[in-house]
Amino acid sequence: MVGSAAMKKAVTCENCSLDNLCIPKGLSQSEVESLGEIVTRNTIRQKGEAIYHVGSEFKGIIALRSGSAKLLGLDRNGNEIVVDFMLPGELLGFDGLATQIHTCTAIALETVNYCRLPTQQIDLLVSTMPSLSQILLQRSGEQFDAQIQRMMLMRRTAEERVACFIIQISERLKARGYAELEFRFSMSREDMGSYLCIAHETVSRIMHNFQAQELIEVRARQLRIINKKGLLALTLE
Amino acid sequence: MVGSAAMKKAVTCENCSLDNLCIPKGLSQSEVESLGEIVTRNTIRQKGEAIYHVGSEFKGIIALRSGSAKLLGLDRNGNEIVVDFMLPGELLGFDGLATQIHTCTAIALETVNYCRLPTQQIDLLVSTMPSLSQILLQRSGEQFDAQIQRMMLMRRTAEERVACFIIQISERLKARGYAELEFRFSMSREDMGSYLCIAHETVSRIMHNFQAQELIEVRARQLRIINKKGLLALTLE
DNA sequence: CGACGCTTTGAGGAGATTCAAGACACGTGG
DNA sequence: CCACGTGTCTTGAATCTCCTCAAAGCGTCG
Repeated sequence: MVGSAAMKKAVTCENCSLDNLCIPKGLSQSEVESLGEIVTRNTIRQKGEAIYHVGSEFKGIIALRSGSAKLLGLDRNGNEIVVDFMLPGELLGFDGLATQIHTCTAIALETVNYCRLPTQQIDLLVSTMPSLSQILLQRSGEQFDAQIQRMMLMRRTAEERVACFIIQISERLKARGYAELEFRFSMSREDMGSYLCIAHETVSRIMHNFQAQELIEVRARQLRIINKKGLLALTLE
Repeated sequence: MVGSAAMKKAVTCENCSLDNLCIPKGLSQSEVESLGEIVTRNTIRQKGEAIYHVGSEFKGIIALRSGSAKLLGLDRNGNEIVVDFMLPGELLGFDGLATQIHTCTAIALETVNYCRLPTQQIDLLVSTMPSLSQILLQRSGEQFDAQIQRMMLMRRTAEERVACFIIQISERLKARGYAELEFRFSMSREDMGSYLCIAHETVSRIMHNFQAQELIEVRARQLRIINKKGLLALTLE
């Protein structure tokens, strides 16, 4: 969604720029070191490629280092639904936690670079590093809260949902040190619509209106928030 | 939602009828024993009373022994939204996991009886009992999956949502050994509507139609599924 | 440069909401 | 035990939001 973390040789958890956002946050120096030895680092996927598939074996929690992805769920009729968008610095893979089989598919929205904390190692590590399990549990809880926030959106009108969505993406990027008012909007209208439970035509119309009202500016895949207050006003009933 | 687990003196995790559904599932004999010594047991709340409030300190994961509850989230305008219904044998409290502060309020829909695994003890136990953290993580993952299923519902028509909802409750009760075709439906139309993102009038109309089509029968708060296949047919596009 | 996919825009219609009013159930107090 | 009041549930009618279908514009990539 937003660019390109610096890629250095032999990046480990100890010198990773995401260390304060990723799993290591809250671990001691020595714990981060042992984490660094275990993590599978710098895997690359191109736009459109899958990071993991629904039905595949869960191999561990993944930390996105750069690039963004969409998480697709499958309903009982076989329709794919966008369940979440993942931004750089965020963790994904929680859909495999319960049964060890992924219930979702993760697709790169642009070139992504990620690390993985392998499952088997999690079990081993947890006994020697109790704080890790605490952190994982905490992160898992964040997922729960995020899903609830998402449910709240469903009570609102299409316009409010789109406004909330833009703000949310902006906030999430800001929390991770990226520009909050101008960023790449990698997903299609279709993806947005699926995520927000809105027809893609409606998304298009609303984005058009927002531009006409000079709340945002869209060029190519770049989005700029011109009037954040105005957008926020739309999210408050 | 469904009645009254037997209440015996000195019920511990070892002889609890829910032991195969609750946290102990997957723990060894001795582990269940030490769990039993730590758990706060048999707390009672009457209908309408809170099990915990939004903003209050997270004190641990709760296992519902009997009775049912609703989980309320608060949107930014202060409106309460039903985020989930909890049935006997299910775990709740995950909304406090991330920040140690509850983001939801849990309200008893009828007299409930529950146990709690205190937080401080979780941290201690996890180091001596690695499988516990695995179980908690797994349960936490289930919550995630459930929320995704919920999102899927939002793509569907109001009628399909109500049909899915009834089936889901039925399945969840069945999984815990209760009757699947006849059970107590403790929540109000308002609650159902809030959960399904539908006006309560619409819920009422749809329930009426389902009765007219002889798919279900509703008397007082008791619900009976007459034609499960018919209901299921509605859930498949 | 042409083809394909994504986006935009319009018109018409269906589903759900809102508002309003009446029916019913439940608990309280006389 | 019944009358009463409150809150929940039902039912109707009008309205509106959003969807569906259709077609044209734009971008992107081989």
